[in-house]
Amino acid sequence: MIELASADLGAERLVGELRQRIVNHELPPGSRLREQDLADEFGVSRARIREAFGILEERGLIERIPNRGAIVTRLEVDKIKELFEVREALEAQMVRLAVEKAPPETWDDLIELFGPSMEDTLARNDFDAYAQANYQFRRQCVAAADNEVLSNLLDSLYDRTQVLIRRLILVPGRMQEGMRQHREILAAMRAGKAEEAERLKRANIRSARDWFNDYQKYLL
Amino acid sequence: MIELASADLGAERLVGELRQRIVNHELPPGSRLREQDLADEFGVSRARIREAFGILEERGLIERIPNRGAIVTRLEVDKIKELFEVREALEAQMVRLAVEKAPPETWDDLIELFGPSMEDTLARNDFDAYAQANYQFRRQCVAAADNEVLSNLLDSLYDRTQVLIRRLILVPGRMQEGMRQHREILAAMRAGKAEEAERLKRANIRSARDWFNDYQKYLL
DNA sequence: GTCGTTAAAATTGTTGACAATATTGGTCAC
DNA sequence: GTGACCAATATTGTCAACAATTTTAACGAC
Repeated sequence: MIELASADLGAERLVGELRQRIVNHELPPGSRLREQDLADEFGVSRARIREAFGILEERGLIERIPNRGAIVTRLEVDKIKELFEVREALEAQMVRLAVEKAPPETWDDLIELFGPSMEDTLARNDFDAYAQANYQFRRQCVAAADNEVLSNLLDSLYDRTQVLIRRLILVPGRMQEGMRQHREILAAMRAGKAEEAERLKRANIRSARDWFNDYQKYLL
Repeated sequence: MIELASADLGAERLVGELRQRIVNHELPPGSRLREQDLADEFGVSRARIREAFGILEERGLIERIPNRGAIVTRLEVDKIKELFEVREALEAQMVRLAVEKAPPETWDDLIELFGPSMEDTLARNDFDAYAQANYQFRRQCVAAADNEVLSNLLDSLYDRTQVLIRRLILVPGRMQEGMRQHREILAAMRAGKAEEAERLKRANIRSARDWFNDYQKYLL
């Protein structure tokens, strides 16, 4: 087994590393996770792997069957639908709180980011730049919403759908629509219209869900 | 140390038992949790207690400081505010989905439960019966919403605020207002008005938050 | 008495070994 | 060949012992 170069893997770092591998599909859904293998690789005992498993299961990233081990959670279509329904509520609330709690000028740099210069990005099919902009939007909203509980829940949801969202960007036209929607949301946010921004964000997630439904067979 | 009578405490059962004690304030916030004590009491090894701790921490019920042990999470006012903000979004979504997914007659028995007969309950200050009705409302909505992810998140939030909600019922007038609000919500639900029901549920949680703010010093 | 120092005790962190269970592979009857 | 049975192997479940760290207690200087 290969030992990791990184020095001290604290208990938390261990969960983080496994989380990242699962989220990136470096460990694809359905992968079997053997305790001893991971223990050897990370140079720790199985007990610590076990504790990490408990946390990962609680987050919904893996599933454990007694006496049969742990596997990376398989995303069923029904579960994805559920995740979208919850995201819809939480991201909308995130936007609402962000508008209510932060001054209007907070959003100027995001408006710039999603402004005319973004057209080039889209024309070049620069998925990375667009994903980055989306991430920036999210990050700034969460910060403004100033709610740790909400932030943690969103992170957890994001972990479980990140790969899907990334693939969804590939669908022709999705990126353009997403950008339009974010421009509208940001305009409402800049104007201090919390309710409208919330409604638009909700519509944005629903739209993503609909696109996912339409292109389901290509995305899973 | 007293050994528990209950026979086989599976790994999951262990988390459940600790969860219940924390939620009921049998283990009040700030309580120190010693691994060996719990291991002795439950008749298991510390390793299993440790794994349970990992899960409980992930749920936000306890906090662990490296080399210093675990304590039951103290609810700060700020954190309570955050929990209300998230509950607002999730319970509203719960109601919306419930209305969208279940037929209108689903709510008839709840309407009966919150109907005229409830007046006696209130007059008698029968907190237990009212809390039970609230629980029933929640349970039926979650079932109708048919979303496991949402259900789990709500359970988690509920665990962290259950004691506060129970105390809030004690505040004179709160029970009456809560009942009125639930009647309105149920009327909207029966009429299939998902959006209105969602809005009313949101107002209901906000109202609870406001009452909490007003009577904060008596409730904490 | 108070503060700082130091040793003892208590508590958490980590590990390797053993037990229980499930999986794998082979053998045999048909 | 196919299926049932059984041993061998691999994997998870559990534990008790040891190491590291923190807390407690005792002691002495001022």
